[in-house]
Amino acid sequence: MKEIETMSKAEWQVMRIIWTLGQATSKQVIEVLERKMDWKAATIKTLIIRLQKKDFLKADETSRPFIYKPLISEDSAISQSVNNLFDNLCCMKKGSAIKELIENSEISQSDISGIMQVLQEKQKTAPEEVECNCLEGDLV
Amino acid sequence: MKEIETMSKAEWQVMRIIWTLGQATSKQVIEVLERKMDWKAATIKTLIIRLQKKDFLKADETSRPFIYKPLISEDSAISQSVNNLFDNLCCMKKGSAIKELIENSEISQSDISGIMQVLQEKQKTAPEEVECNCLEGDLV
DNA sequence: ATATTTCGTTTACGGATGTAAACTGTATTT
DNA sequence: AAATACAGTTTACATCCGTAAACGAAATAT
Repeated sequence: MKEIETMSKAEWQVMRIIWTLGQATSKQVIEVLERKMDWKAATIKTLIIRLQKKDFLKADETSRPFIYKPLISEDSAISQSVNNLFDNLCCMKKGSAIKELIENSEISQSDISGIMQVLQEKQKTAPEEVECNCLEGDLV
Repeated sequence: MKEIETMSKAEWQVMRIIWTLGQATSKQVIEVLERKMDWKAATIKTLIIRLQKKDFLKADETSRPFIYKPLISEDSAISQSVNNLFDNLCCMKKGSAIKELIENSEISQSDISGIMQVLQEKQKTAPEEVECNCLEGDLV
């Protein structure tokens, strides 16, 4: 029954700063997001506190101001998050959803190559058709 | 300021039934989801009502029981939803997120071909590197 | 040492979400 | 027609989320 703790849209913004910087003080996060998102400092503070409660962030309190560090890697967070979304989708539709994403995302040459590799692997064993499971059990 | 109305995880399940069947009575939706998700009938009724309020569903009330029909196509819903999630991600990470999705999803031969096409197109103009925008304005 | 600034914590509040019981109006059975 | 079953609507409630002000403790400046 216990669901995995998830990151809200606003919390994502905070984590992105901290992942990108490796670690950060609240001041640093606030400076970026006040400008980028037009949020009030108080809002950003709330988000930092919630992220700590959710165990996505930890404050190093040995000196002041505290230094906030991620407890989860950006890659795992992304992984959890996209897989979680894809769980919502009809199996039959995942392929076109991926296509859509590729069309709408700017991706680098090396990412393209990497993806093509995976696709070539997949191709060896991929089924002709994927069955819809919308009316059946999800977790089978 | 006004955000687009979004579908919650639970609401997705309801929509999937109705998309798959084309249209459905509440009884049909309830039968599937009671089994599939182990939800109470009352819960599913609530979701149907909320989906109507959000204009994702419309009841044809000319006869009883009502027949519920989607007001949004599955494809647009998916499109909105995946793009919305990807907006959260660092630009640099989108490529590997897509790779991850492909690895974890069962996709058909024809989807694979379709995706490869898009990739080949992309390859022609894709940059060597994508810049991280996590510390910059999002909507530039 | 005191005043001021900075930064972390508490409290707030309306709307969304998961979850569901209770209520009510309509249809079907007896 | 009355009783029962079914389906649609209202109400409920705890938690999460976006958004932020207020408060209190620590550090810095005077």
